[in-house]
Amino acid sequence: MKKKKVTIEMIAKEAGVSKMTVSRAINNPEKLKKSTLIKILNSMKKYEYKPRFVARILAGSRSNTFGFIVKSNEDFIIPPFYGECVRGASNWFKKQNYRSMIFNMSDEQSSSLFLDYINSGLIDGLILFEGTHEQSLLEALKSNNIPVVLVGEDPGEMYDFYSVSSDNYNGARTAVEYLISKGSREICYITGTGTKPSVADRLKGYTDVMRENNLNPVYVSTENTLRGGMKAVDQLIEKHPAFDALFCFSDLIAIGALRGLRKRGFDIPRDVRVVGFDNIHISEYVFPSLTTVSQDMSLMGEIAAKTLLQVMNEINPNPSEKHIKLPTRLIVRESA
Amino acid sequence: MKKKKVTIEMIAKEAGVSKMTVSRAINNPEKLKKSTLIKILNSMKKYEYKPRFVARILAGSRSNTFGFIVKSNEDFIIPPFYGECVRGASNWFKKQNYRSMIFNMSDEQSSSLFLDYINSGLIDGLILFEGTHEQSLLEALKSNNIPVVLVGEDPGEMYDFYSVSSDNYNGARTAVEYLISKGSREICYITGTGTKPSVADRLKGYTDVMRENNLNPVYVSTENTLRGGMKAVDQLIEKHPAFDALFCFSDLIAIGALRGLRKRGFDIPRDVRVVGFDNIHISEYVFPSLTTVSQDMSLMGEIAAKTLLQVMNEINPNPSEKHIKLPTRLIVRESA
DNA sequence: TTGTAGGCGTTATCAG
DNA sequence: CTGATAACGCCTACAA
Repeated sequence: MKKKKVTIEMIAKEAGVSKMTVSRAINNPEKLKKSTLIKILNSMKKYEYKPRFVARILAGSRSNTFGFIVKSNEDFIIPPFYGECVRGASNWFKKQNYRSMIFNMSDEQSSSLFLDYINSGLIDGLILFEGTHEQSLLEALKSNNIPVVLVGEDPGEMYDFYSVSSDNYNGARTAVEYLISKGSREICYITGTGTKPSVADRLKGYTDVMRENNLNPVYVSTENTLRGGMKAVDQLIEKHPAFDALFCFSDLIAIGALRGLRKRGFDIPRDVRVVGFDNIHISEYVFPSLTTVSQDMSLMGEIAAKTLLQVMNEINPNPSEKHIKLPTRLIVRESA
Repeated sequence: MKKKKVTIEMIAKEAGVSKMTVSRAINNPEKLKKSTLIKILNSMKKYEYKPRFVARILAGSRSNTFGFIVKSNEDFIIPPFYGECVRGASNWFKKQNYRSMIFNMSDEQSSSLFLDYINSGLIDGLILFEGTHEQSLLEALKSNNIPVVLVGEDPGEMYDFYSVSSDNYNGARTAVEYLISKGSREICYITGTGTKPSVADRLKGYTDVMRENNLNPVYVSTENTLRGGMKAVDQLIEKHPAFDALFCFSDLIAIGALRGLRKRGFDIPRDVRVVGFDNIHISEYVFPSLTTVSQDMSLMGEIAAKTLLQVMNEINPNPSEKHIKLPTRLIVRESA
């Protein structure tokens, strides 16, 4: 019952040529006489021939496929921040006729999958998003000579990889300065977890501005999820109940915080102003719509994609562009 | 500079055995003498040997990998509805030591990728989510004998595939009945687009209940996105400005509608009650939090995964279970 | 312009 | 319990 797989050999026979000629018809059609090409094309159509991807890869072809490595959280399989980067990058890849796919490395199984893929040549290069820059992984990739570009974190001199990220320090400064300009004084910060540069930079932006204005920085840290934001409000109320503004490490946290504040009867922005970070798509739809520091995630993705192609082709651009930093922009909406 | 790839042959040589024996050490270790096994394991470790996935596949092994086919929308690469199904399914797969990956079929390139993968044996079976059940795809899969399970839509007798979906008709009924019980009379419906059973069923649930209560059904249709919901409110205000409640095809639409209503100064639920469908994670966090018809997406995913394994192993369960329908549950929150 | 031989890295089959 | 040989389906290199 099962249709037997059509192979290049069958096409060759049917068209009265050798396998090699069929292979050429696929990969270098311009090298064939028109008449032979047409014959072959016809048999291919007739038998609905599809080359087997794995065979080509095993024989040494490039896959022309790139991978995005992301990490799920409890809210989303692909958190919106990643999603918008992925969109930017994959649009660019599409234009160049490359394909791309998303790998999740939240657990063992998924990681083993993409390691297998890389090891097999199924993937030509990787874009690693913020949160997936684990040392062991980076080293493995480096030692296997896999082209990689990092997005969302600037690893500085720590690792020898190209990166694209936002100016987290100044982004945070802008947010806090804005809050101060609106009259807030008791501005607390909900920071993220871990030791990533983005976390450190935004925190520093916040504390610097506070100190420069003789204000007392107060912050709590929480995981980067809706629930994290909600819980952080509880912590904050223990720690410093008098706050009149909240700056949050991410929009996800900010949206969670909105909910936490609402539960306790705060009116936003009247009682508490709230500012997020990222400008994910849904932030425009929540109520009150979120004032936030916008990262141009789509552009980050696109630049990452371009850079990855360069790395792959060993066109290493000048080292000053090794760590690209994009400016951020404050988007003022209803929440502050 | 580049490390040469370690192959099974090198391990064989190093351990003083044949390739076949090494292969056995990987796939059927119990068939080897302990001492040989240990020797082999040691060389594998020493050289950090990783079998090449593509070679195994080409030689005829199963990939033990399943694919999820989803469709992005403008808000999310993987809309929350899918995400929660994927989570349920992949958790189940993990437990059985299968791996899984997500394919996006929003465009040509991405589709070509997963077709290549299937064609090559890189993927053993597929879970197709609502929105990806295109006739041409389904036929291609059927004729290539790929194990498939459909999620989110019940294709009935139209296609010979197993499916798992929710009881959309009764879900919609529950929502509308609830609104009526709360005193709403001018209940409008924002439906989805296309001719999918889920769209038809929910619409029928709505109109049936309205008619049974001598109420006049009024609806507009829109795409399943935040913006879609927002725009639908505009349409509705043209068409039937007197509404006092809104039932929405999805939570995404409902969240968009909340924003649209807010813009025009409606207070929810005082002026307009709003009910969504799906119970995606974020619905609990928006304001007002969304009253919604919950689909157990995680369970749908899990059942789909189990079913897929059965289909693959040709344990076709009794035909009465060919189209599983899960009950829905009304979750009452602030918006209605 | 086209064909031949050989290899990519693994597993199946059948001996031993 | 282990090994030799032949696939798997395509591509590279070299010939013709």
